Amino acid sequence: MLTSLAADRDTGTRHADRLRQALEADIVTGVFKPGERLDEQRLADRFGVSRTPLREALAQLAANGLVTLQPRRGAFVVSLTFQEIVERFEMMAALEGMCGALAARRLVASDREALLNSLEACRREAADGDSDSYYQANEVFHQIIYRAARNAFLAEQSRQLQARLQPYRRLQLRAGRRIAASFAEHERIVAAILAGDAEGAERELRDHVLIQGDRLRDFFASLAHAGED
Amino acid sequence: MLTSLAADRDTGTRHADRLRQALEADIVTGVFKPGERLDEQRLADRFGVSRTPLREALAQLAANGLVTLQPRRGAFVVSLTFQEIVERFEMMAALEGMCGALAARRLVASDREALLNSLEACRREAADGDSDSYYQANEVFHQIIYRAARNAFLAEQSRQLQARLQPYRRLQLRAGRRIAASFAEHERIVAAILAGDAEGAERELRDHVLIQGDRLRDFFASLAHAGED
DNA sequence: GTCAACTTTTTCGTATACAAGAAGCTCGAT
DNA sequence: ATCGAGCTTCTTGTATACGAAAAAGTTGAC
Repeated sequence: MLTSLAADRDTGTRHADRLRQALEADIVTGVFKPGERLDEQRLADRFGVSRTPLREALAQLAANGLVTLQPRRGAFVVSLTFQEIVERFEMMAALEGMCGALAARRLVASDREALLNSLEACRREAADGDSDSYYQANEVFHQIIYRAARNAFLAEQSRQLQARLQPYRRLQLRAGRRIAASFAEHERIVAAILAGDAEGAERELRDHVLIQGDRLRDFFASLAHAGED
Repeated sequence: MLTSLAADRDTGTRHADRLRQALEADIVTGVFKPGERLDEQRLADRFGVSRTPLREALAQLAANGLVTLQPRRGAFVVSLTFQEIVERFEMMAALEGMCGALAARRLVASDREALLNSLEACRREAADGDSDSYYQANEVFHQIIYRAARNAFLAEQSRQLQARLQPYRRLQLRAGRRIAASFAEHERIVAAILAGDAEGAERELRDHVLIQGDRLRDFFASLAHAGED
């Protein structure tokens, strides 16, 4: 059901595309860790294909910024510096804000309904206090906003960047306090969109994302000082 | 000098990367027209390589949205519908606006100098009235703003999208009146950035891009009605 | 002349082969 | 014991080979 929101063109009978999707999933979900080397032959064996289509899949992932290809050295899962993560959160905040502003202006009945349903799902998961299921409900909530912006390109770019930040974002929501705060922000976001308040929706969504960035900054800062005393 | 602004990591001794750059340039500059089929063997012969690295280059271009790979049919230069072009201009306007807002907040001395120099270059080319050289000066001007935002990821995304819209944008600036108007907008943009007026810079840049989108809409509308009477 | 079924040709997708560079290892010198 | 030169092994980058699907061309019926 999530994939139906994504704008991945069905690429038919090409191993390279199937491999790209599988590798992307493994990178995004953290099966392959940042910095890890991806051995072509080993992966080809694992998927039961030769190196040729696998290399094409790696080329696509490199173009998408998920892996880096070091000449004569191989493919590595991209490992972002703190600065690079901050830059991407800054971009993500702007994209989400833009989605919110457009959604507020263009909301159609079906998106309005989906948005309200998703908010209720978030409310339930937040009450349960299970961070994993809230994380999933949260993801659906944002995907609905991407779609409600009625700009397929913007939605696809947002989805891609969101996926790329997923490993880093996952570090943060664990704290129970954050879930309640996140849901309160969701409520304000929905209120602004339903009211047609484009600027309000933009601001709420931007801040909603930036707060995650700030929390990540704190997380990194605590890492940097770990073991000092 | 333009390439020094772009954040293309040096990819060393890989045919696939060289091919990707060459093909991207040919697509962006219109050597290969939208919808055109790209024959693998013919291109491989032209570049003096085999199909293997060429296919990897095509895979990268497909991941970047410059070509589409139709299974068992081949690679085609992406042909955007009017709706898709509008969506990309909408995104471009937001990205440029964001660059402007960040540049206004973060302007450093070297960027300030580059911005002023570029504005003067635009003034000269606008006075000359040569649309091609103004087009080039305009491109440099925008690249400087991307860089002044001090967010390398945002700058790279803006540069990529700008390149992708280049074939469509080129249709518009020919009209002499537009050059003068464009330069006047540049002056207001620079004034806002120098004044540290983030909201003003964002608004001016957003409108600056959206005007191009509007003009494109007019252009398409005139095409649709061509030959009616 | 048009259309459909069949044949031929072209071109894609993948596997395999091989050359060249990088990583790892042995072994001797300090 | 540590370090570096030379050798070995492994891996990448590219070319080539081949089966299969699509496109193009041909033939025949109506």
